[in-house]
Amino acid sequence: MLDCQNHEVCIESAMREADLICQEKGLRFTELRREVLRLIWLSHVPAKAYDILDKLKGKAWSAKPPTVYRALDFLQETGLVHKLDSINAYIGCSHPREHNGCYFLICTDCNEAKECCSPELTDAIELAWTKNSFRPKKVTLEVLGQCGECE
Amino acid sequence: MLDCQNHEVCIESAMREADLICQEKGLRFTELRREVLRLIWLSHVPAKAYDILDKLKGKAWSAKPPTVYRALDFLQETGLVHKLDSINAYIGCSHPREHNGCYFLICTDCNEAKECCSPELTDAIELAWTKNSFRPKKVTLEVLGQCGECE
DNA sequence: TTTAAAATTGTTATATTATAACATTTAAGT
DNA sequence: ACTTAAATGTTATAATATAACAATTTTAAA
Ligand SMILES: [Zn+2]
Ligand SMILES: [Zn+2]
Ligand SMILES: [Zn+2]
Ligand SMILES: [Zn+2]
Repeated sequence: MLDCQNHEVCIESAMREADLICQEKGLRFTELRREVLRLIWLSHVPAKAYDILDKLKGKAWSAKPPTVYRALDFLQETGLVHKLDSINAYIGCSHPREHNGCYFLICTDCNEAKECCSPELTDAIELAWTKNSFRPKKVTLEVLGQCGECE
Repeated sequence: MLDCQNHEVCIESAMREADLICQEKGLRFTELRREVLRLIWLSHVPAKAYDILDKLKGKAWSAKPPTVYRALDFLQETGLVHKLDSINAYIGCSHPREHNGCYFLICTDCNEAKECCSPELTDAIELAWTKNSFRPKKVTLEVLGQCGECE
């Protein structure tokens, strides 16, 4: 599905961005939060909370569910990670500085997910809710289907 | 949020439509499925599976989780009910014959949800996935926020 | 109209996802 | 150093959903 040639590059740049963003915002990017973000970035397949938990257990941490969910909460609040409600899984944000009007294509064959942006889409959605005099707080837009490489 | 003057009318017309659709499609709209749909239609606030379960228990049925989830599966397959992934709740489809390119506005104050359609939105989404050579199977589009009547 | 097959429902158990509540430790500011 | 706030540890439990198999009901064939 993805235009990812060298995934090490994805991971490294995501972690570097996260460092900078937390530093700028004065947030504490602890070892635990850092490791959870890294585990999520291990692939472009959205990670399940309890899989992250299992991987953490293999390391130094005495990890239990709250350990993971707290880190996930922090990462979501900071915009570094998104939850995909249609599959109950978590994926790293591919552009955490300018996330806005994004949606997700999720392949049910290879399980990879891709974060996309479309200004037309954002406009159409905005038009829709102003017509309904609705004040949006959170938009969930996820498309399940088959990606181009899984035919 | 809604333009619902007399909710009895909503319920009656939804049930009648469901009857017709199941008849046309040769599907068995059993008492159980019928009752679950009616319970969902009791309000415009999406229903939680275990709340439906509790209400069923008050009636003739020896209801257990599979009882409800099976009925919900049937109703979703038939297009009579939608699951809202962002809140894990179920709502009756307001136009089950022509459901297509719909999205949901969900008020976090009054908890009501409204099913809307927007051709521009549908077009924008279609454009987006063809650009990504993606074959969509299911679109989830839900907006959490505050409705016009809850300010 | 019996009988076989299929669909539906009943029942028990368990899997999956997530949070509450309180104790302990670590980091930051004074 | 002392105080406070934030983060993490720990135990328990809540909330959501499915697996597996048995019993019943409906449909359809023989
Ligand atoms: Zn990559
Ligand atoms: Zn993003
Ligand atoms: Zn109504
Ligand atoms: Zn609908």
